[in-house]
Amino acid sequence: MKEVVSTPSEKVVSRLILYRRVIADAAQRSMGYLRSHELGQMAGVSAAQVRRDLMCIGYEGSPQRGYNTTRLLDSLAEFLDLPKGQEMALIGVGNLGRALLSYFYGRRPSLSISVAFDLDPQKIDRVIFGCRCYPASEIEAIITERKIKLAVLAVPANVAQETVDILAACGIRGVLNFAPVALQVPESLYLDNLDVTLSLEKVAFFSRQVSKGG
Amino acid sequence: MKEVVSTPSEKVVSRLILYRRVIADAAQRSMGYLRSHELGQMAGVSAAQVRRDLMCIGYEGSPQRGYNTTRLLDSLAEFLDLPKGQEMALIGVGNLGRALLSYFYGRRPSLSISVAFDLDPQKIDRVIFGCRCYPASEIEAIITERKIKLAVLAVPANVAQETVDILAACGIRGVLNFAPVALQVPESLYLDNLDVTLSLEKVAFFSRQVSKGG
DNA sequence: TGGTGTGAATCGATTCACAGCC
DNA sequence: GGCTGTGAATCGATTCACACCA
Repeated sequence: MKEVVSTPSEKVVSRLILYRRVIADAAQRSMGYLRSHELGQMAGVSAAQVRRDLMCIGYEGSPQRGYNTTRLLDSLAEFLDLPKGQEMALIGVGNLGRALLSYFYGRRPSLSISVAFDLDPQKIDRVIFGCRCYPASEIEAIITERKIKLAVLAVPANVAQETVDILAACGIRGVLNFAPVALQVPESLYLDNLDVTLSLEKVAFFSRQVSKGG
Repeated sequence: MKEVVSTPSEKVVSRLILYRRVIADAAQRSMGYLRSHELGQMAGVSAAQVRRDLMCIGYEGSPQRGYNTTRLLDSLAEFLDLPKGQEMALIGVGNLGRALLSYFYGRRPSLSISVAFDLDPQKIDRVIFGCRCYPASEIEAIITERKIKLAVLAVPANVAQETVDILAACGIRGVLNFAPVALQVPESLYLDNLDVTLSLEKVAFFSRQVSKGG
């Protein structure tokens, strides 16, 4: 076991999360050990990439047998997760917001949406997929009081910037944004964008290229 | 105007799509010209990056004034879009599928979901957000007949692989996948993944790092 | 022999820096 | 002077190739 030095890149972390998933899958099918090339196959990356990535978390496999699935899962969890799990806030309970609530309802208590906010008075105080909905005016009070550090932003594009400003002001450290806009955020806030329209346009573009390339 | 040589990378295309959006925004506020550094500011990238990216589409700005917004928009559309627009199929009309339908309902006719499929008999033949829902058993017949080339995959993870196999078999060229699994697809199919859980875990991870780095 | 860990090499993406232009 | 377009340099990510181990 080596010492871990610096924070790995976003790409490495994304792949580590992916490895964890496919390893958990394999472990459930009672595969005790996995080779780098098997893991790579399942995750869609090269074997060398897998080995290089796993260096980052300081877990060493054994030559010949590969990686012990359960112990590697432990190492990944230790590296990726906070021991206690984390609460998240959902901002915007439209169609997308509801889909997200339903998606997270029940599963993965380590990362759960525990409070939602919306402007629509019809939604206030309702419990949707196990999550209570509060008025947007209480974002600051509730997030500050419950010390929530993560937020999912599912509001219309035209209010996304002002909303993320509020979130930054009340101590949110990470935001997953679904609004199709380039948000400006302070250094102290990690932002990731899931831009459905952009991805679709990208798919449309490249789907025309693959046919040419052969 | 230079000749465009080879297909740019995914990153470049993603940014071009993003530029188009912010330029369209600026054009509506009647800004006739944009400098590379203004465009970069709005899109969250460097000015050099903007200039380098725009080289790919062979549009030349004028020194001193920058880029003409309406003409640049035309060039971007010519490069990114198919002249006629493209139909898409949605596979899986659960909460997420419905959210996607509502999101695309009405807007952007150039890229529209024109047909949906689901297993649930309750949904069959209903029209949801302007889109008719057909039984999954008719995927092949309808997609082949209507010559649809793009699909959005919003089915549960455990049936995603078999579904994408069907799509590949009936001539789909591009798939946007929301299921949290690493799908295996043939070379002839361009796949992009929008993995909400993965992104959230990434945000959770890096939101803890920003605080350390300062 | 067939695996891992890893330095070195390669490949790609970004930035620098400056020529050319208005 | 301040802009664009772009070769050169830098930076980062991936792959290669091989030492080392069971």
